[in-house]
Amino acid sequence: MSVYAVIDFETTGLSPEYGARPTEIAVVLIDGDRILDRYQSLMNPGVPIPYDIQTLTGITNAMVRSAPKVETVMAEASDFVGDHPMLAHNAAFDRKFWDTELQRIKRWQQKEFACSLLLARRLFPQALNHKLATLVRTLHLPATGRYHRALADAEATAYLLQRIKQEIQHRFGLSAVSHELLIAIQSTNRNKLEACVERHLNTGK
DNA sequence: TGCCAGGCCCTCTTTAGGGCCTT
Repeated sequence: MSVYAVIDFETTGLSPEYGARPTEIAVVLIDGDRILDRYQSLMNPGVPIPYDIQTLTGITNAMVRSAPKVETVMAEASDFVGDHPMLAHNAAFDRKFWDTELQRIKRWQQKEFACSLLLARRLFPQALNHKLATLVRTLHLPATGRYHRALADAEATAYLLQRIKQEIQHRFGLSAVSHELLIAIQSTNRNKLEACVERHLNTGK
């Protein structure tokens, strides 16, 4: 069994270093093509949500006022993820918030995130762009709900991961795709994709 | 209802600049 924890944050801004904090998180556990479980919660960020972000996500200050504290939700989310490998769409963004908030509650552990944005750029260069919504349409993935809500985006990303794995298996004749292979592919230039996969299969690197 | 990022990729590049993507 190779279970992935696919996560998505909604936040008050783009950078925790400038005071942005999460307003919602969702985690989807997916094994192959089967969603095993879901975790989702709003949280009270303790700082105002800018108007344009309220418009983008639909998450208002009123909605998070009575939500649990960030610390409480992040502890639950961390327990839910456990030791599973993690993936997000544009993982550099979600990883910043994941690391920052878990460091606050002294629950941080070293985790290597796979990134469906980088992988999609390698594997589907013909796509109009590599926004999550565009990839869902282009690849005919299941509709999951309103974009820019954590659970809908995490589920869409989980289906994208499934499609990415299918593409790798089909293109390279593999029966399974490991976390290490995903990391290797996302870390290489798309023009060197075949060489990267061949090297990984031969050496594991 | 402000402002604030940063890693990756491409190219008119590499002594750089700008677009993409996340909220």
